[in-house]
Amino acid sequence: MTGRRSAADALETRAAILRRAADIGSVEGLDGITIGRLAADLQMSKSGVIGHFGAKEQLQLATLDYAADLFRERVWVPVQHRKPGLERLLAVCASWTRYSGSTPFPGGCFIASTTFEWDGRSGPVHDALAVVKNRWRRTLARDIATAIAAGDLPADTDLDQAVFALEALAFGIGQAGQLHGDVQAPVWALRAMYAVLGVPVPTEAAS
Amino acid sequence: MTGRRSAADALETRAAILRRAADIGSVEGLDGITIGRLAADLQMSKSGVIGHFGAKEQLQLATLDYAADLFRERVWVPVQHRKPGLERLLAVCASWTRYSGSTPFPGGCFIASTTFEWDGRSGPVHDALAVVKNRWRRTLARDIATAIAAGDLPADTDLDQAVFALEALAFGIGQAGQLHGDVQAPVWALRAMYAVLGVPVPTEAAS
DNA sequence: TTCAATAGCGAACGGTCGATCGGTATGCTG
DNA sequence: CAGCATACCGATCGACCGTTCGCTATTGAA
Repeated sequence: MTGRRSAADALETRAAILRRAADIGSVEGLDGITIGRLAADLQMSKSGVIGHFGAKEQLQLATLDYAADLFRERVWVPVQHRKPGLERLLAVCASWTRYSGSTPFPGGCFIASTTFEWDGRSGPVHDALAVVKNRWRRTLARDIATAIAAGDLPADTDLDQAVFALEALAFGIGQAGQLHGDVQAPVWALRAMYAVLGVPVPTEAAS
Repeated sequence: MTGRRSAADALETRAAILRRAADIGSVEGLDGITIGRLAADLQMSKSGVIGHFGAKEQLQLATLDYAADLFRERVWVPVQHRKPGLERLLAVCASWTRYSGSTPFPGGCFIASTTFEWDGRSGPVHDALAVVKNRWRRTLARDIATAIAAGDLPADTDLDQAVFALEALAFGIGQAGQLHGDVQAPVWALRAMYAVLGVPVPTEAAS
């Protein structure tokens, strides 16, 4: 179709840029990402970097997508096949807290960082972030609703409240670990998730 | 002592700078604060702004202190007089969630934003933030411990886990409200706090 | 083999950043 | 009243920001 100069190479370069951008962004924030710094880190020229995206905002959006894909791949895919309802929900919680305790990014969960960086702003990045997070919230809500219908969760469980609490607890893991050195934060979060859901905590709720 | 040109004026100016800096910082982050923007907003020269602090990092530290004082004043002081233990702890939770739902800053709780902005970095601001947050954590832990000793909380309550969960839930309020429009987030957080503490939720846990 | 498409380079741009001056106006203190 | 400390201004600095441009080298397709 198109792509005269090995399109595979270009995709590889693009992926390398995004990988590095996500690393930087997880620490410095999404607009701590700098084209000049990316170029220096990757031994490229600035124009070579931004050429793949056109503008910085597009680069930010692409980085967000990249991190969201990685999140889904690490947290959701491994438990996707489980039985919908409480079983899969608890598997997600375990997977999620484990991920948040040791993310592939140096600055902790990229989604969590970006959420708190952009929640108060407006514009394309804010909107894209809301889309990503709403998709995840719906994924969670689906299994919670199924669990309620199956009688595995209390009938008076508030769907939105449960989703909110799970999210807040997972997001708290990164800052607890990075700011206070709480190595056990993932375990604490998982136990708190059980408490919030009204599910008895198994004897060893670690992984 | 010192201060030839009305020291009161200088303090007033300094306070005005910090107030504006905290507003900006709550939305754009602590290093979204810009000396030039502060100068423009306050109709001052850049040198007039930075002259009060010497360097940008000092301004950031001062802004953090300013916000921490305000937090303590709004969240802690109103409930400080309550009976130590579970009673005051629950009062703090109510006060805290209410504050997080409608902070004096346009971008939500300043401490929460700054926490997620700086948790992965290092340096003076990171350290100062850790100090501020540890002080608050100790305040919470004190009442939790008292409540346990009094038999008002389960004897097997994990102190650090409880503190972690309260903090995570409170921090989640801002992003839920600002990113997803969840007006009820403060109520959800408060109910989840009760669940995590193992305390029965009162009929109407709102305020 | 020729040619068009393109990944990436290197230099330049206007703008803003934080920081540093000398200068001015103010007001307390002796 | 004289003198000095100081709050603030205006100009300027070098560094870096994102973006644009012309160019080269490489490549697959014709």
